[in-house]
Amino acid sequence: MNLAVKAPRRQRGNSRAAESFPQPTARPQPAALLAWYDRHRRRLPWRAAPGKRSDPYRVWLSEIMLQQTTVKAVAPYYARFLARWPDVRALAAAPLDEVLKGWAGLGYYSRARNLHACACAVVARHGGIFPSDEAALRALPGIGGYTAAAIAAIAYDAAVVPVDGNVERVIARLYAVETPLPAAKRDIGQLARGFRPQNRAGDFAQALMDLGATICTPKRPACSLCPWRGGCVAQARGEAEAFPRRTPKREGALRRGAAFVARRTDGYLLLRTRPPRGLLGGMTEVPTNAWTVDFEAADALKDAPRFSRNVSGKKDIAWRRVPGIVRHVFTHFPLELVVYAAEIPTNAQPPKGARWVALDAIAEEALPSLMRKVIAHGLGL
DNA sequence: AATCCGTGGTC
DNA sequence: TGACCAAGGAT
Repeated sequence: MNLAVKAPRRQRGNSRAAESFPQPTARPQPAALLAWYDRHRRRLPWRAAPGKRSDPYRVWLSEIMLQQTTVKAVAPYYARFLARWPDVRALAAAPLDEVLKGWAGLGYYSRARNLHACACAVVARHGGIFPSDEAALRALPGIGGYTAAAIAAIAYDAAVVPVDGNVERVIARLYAVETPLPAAKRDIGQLARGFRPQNRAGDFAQALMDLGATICTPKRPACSLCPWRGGCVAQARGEAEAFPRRTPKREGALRRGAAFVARRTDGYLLLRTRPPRGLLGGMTEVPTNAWTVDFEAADALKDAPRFSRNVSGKKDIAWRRVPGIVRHVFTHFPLELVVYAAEIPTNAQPPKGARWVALDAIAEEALPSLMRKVIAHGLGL
């Protein structure tokens, strides 16, 4: 192997990282955290009983659901998924649409698409067994650096430290890291690696995350209860809450648009499926126009769905503007939709790409929360 | 590197 | 009420 042509190693090793940050007076000990964890570990649906081995499928499923999502929001979804698809082969065998329906309301729908793709890949590439090493996990759809480390540590007890938002906060406070996130991710990851445990790696990983979730919280951290209190620079300064620093993210411009709630007189609703990628990709929606910054309400009806005119004479559909506005906030822009509603004759054929769905059945559709709000508004619920 | 990608809870 | 942000990943 020709080492000479390799690029020089980036100078961000332990030594430099250690010199760059204020050192805690007493270095936090993994044993102290594990002892705290043994007393205060949270009982979570996906967490194995103490001393029991975790099922990699359950660890993976929970970790994907928990990405940018709270424990409380995930719990019912996790229970439903596990009951319906108890192992990776069952999930791989499910139609993607069923997975999207099950995911509806959880958000970040690319996670659901990747979840299904990952299940298929585990079956195809790994014989239905999740790999145990980070690199192989990292190569699977929807599994990034954090999730690969989390699965390796929690399911296989690999000596790695997954760094999620909780761990970033804990580390940033321990060392009073001045670099704001997300630029500080590399440095924080390096510092976290310094805590790589000799044993009980899975417990240590979960302990670190529990610490961030219950003690080292974003607001009003309970420092007096922290097992690592003595080793925390930010707490020693009385500034724990000021970390981690963050660069403010600039907000997206308000977009507006119109949505059309077409109700057939015999109790059907006009729905369609969004394109497979992008915003709300693959999910169900009522017909809408394009959501734009310069939306003109006066032009909204130009984009209303059109029905074949050989039904019910040539009379135009009587769209009525439903009073009020549906507001919704996406990660990168706020949205305001005006809603139009109409009663459509029973024999009207749906426009191309759309379909009639019984009102009784819309609860099982892959409807994102925004569309549930729109439908409720348009139906006067 | 910067953007895109949901939703609901909290204070 | 509105800003913050949660067990991030893909491009």
